[in-house]
Order: sequence, then C-alpha cells, then structure tokens
Amino acid sequence: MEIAEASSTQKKIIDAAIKVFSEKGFEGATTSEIAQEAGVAEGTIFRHFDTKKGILQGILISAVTSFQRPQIMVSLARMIEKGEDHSCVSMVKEQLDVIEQQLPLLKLLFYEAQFHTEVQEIILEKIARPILDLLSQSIGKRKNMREFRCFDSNLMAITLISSLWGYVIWKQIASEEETIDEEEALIQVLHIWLKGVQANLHDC
Amino acid sequence: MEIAEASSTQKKIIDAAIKVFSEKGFEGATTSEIAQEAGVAEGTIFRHFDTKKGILQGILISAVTSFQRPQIMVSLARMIEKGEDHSCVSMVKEQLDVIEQQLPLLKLLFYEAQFHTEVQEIILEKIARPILDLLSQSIGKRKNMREFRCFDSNLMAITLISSLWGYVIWKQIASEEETIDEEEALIQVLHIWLKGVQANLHDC
DNA sequence: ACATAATGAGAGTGATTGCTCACTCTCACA
DNA sequence: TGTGAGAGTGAGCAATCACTCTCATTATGT
Repeated sequence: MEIAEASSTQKKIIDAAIKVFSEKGFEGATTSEIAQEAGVAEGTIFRHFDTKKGILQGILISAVTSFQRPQIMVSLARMIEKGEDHSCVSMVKEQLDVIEQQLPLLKLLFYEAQFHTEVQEIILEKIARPILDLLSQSIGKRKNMREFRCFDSNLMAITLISSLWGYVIWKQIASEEETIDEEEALIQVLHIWLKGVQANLHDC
Repeated sequence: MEIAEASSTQKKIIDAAIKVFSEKGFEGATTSEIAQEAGVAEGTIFRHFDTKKGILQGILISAVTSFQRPQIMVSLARMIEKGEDHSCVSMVKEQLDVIEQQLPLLKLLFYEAQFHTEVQEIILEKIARPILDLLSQSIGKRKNMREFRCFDSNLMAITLISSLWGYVIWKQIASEEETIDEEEALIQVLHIWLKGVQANLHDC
C-alpha cells in the first residue's frame, strides 16, 4: 500500500493546509505552520508539493473531485422540478448541513480565486458551471411547462444559489443574534424564491 | 493649507493601497509597491501610518464614512415601500453602477474581514447592520399592510441583498459569456424577489 | 533479514519585507 | 539671516519566509 501511505501523509498536509489557509489566508500562512499543524517536518511538505502554491493546487484538485455535482444541487434540482415538496426541502436542509461543514474550504477557494487565475478558471469550469447548468436545466423544464416565468434561466439559478449562500454566510457572521429556527429560515428562503419565479397566468 | 497638503499625500497613499491591496490582498501586497503606486517614498508611508495594518484601518475608516447608508440602499428601501415603480428600478440601477465602481474596495474589505476581527466588527456594526435595519424597516411596513408575507424581515432583506450581490459578482466573473441586457437582468432579479415576498390573500 | 524508500530533525540560504533613522528640503516667523 | 517644525527621502537593518540539504531513523515489501 505504498501509494496509500504516501497519500496519507499528503492528505495530512492538505487537511492542515486547508485549516491554516482558511484561518490566515494563503499569503498570511507559513509553510512551517502547516507542517506543525500536519505533524510532519517542513521538508516533508516539499517532497509532496513543489511550492507553497502547489499545496493550494493540491487542495483545489481534491476539492474539485468532491464538489462536482454536489448532492445539495441535485436535491435543489429535484425540488425545482417537483415544486416545493416537503421531502425535497428537508433533503436540501440535510445537504446544506454538509455544505456548512465544508464551509472553510469553500470560502478559501472562492476568496483565493480572486488572486490566482488558474484557481478561478478551474472553479468556474469544474464547479460553478456544472452546478449552474444543472439548475438551469431543471428551471428550463418548468419554464417549458409554463409554470415558471420566462426569465433568464441562469439568472434565476444565480438568485437561488446566492440567496442560500447569503443566508449561510449571514448565519455564520451574526451568530450571536437571536435568529429564527434554521429549518424555518431555510423554508422561507426557498419559498421566497419559488414564489418569485412562478409564472403568472398571463405571462409569456 | 498645510493640512490639506498633508491629507493629500495621505489620500494618495490610501488610494494606492486600495488598488494594490485589492489586486494582491493585504498580506500579498508590499509597502514598497504601495509607495511606488502612490508616487511617494516608502518612508513617507510610515509618517502617515504607524504600521502596514494602519493603512488598512485608514482604508476602512474612509470606507465606512462613504458606505454608511449608501444611496443604493435608500433607493431599494423606497422601491420596497412603493412597490416596483419604474422610476425606482432605474434609480436602483444607477446606484448599482456606483457600487460596481467601488467593487474592488468592497471585495477587499469583505475578504480581509475574515482575518482581521476589528475590521469585521466595524463592517458589521457600521455598514452591514444599518443597511439591514433600513431594509428590514421598509419590509416591516409592507408586512404590516398585509402586502408582504409574514416571513422574517431580516431574512427577506438578506435574500434581496445577496441576490443582487450574486448577480454583480457573477457578471464580473463570467464576463465573457453572452449575457442578457444589464437593465433587463436587474429588473428580473428585483421582480423575482418582489413577487417572492408578496403576500398571498390567505396569508398570515 | 535485507534493500529501498519515506520521514523527522534541524541547520542553512538567499531573497524579501516591514520598518527605522539620519538627513534634506521647505517655509513661516523672529 | 537664523531657527525650528514638519514633510519627505531612501539606504539600510533585523527578522521572516519559502525552500534546500544532510543525515540518522523508521517503515515497507520481499
């Protein structure tokens, strides 16, 4: 199991890097700190990654494989196609919890994409675009059935995703404030969007 | 005009720092680069700011004054209270253009807020909270008139802001793609939200 | 048990960076 | 003319950081 052993060290480094990068940012983090967090010698890092930036790319690669077609988007697409079936909403909620556990990684990638063009391109092509296409397709079906307004499908998908993202981020920032029940909040966000995109009788 | 002269240099430094910080991030930027961009000697920077971080705080202070109650939020609040009056929508669009010009500064502040607690607290207290309160208040009025659904006002405001923010960010990232007309897109985003929060007859 | 590869420990290197400090320039005022 | 305060300068310092090298130690596969 030489590969597994090797990649176990690699995995330790990547996990540590995710933690340190997300706490201090890519430039603010030091390789020695990552080594310490991973419990390996600093030199070991450079046996697995050529440069510090190589670690970031390693994180990206491991993230891309796990975020292609994430389950929450499949659940959202199903919710869109079926309407606001209760089982779908609770499924979305479950998957949202999974996303929140990966929030440091997601924020790290989205934020660092600003400064590293290759990161931005890969995220756009391998994560953002597929997700948008998946949702747009489901939205398109409902549009064809005259059940959704004839707005731009991409735009509708974007308002859905950013509403959810905005809720997640706000929940994290304003954690001290009195907030309504999580499930109720999620239902409200989804209901606002679903009602917002519903077709009027005289539309189109 | 000794004060004006002094603060003119200070303003040059701050403007340069906004540019360099937003391109490379706070940690990725160097004071010598900021000095070069500002057209002053590196030593001059430290006559006006104690430390590199002091520059960031200087940026924050100047941003807070210009983003308290930004005009776009006043326009949005008016739109909420009046419904989707056409003059309001076009006003929102104008103000959105202003926001887009300040996008590097805004993204910089949001990014660095992750790593600098004081920055996060000031943004939250001086910018985010006032804006949310303003919108929540306008939303509350319509709720009282039974014209809006009796959802959480804060949550409704968040879905509105994040939909708009999501549209702005997406427009910037996917600039190469064929996109619909800007004004039409904005109208669609606002219409989705407005219809989404409208009360049903049997609500509440 | 042996050969091979991986790792830990840690000193070392060259480049870079935030910041300092001695000095100059300007200008108001005595 | 002399003086002192304040703004600006840029060479230079001490510290840090990404990355390398060496060597002893451990783990693996046969």
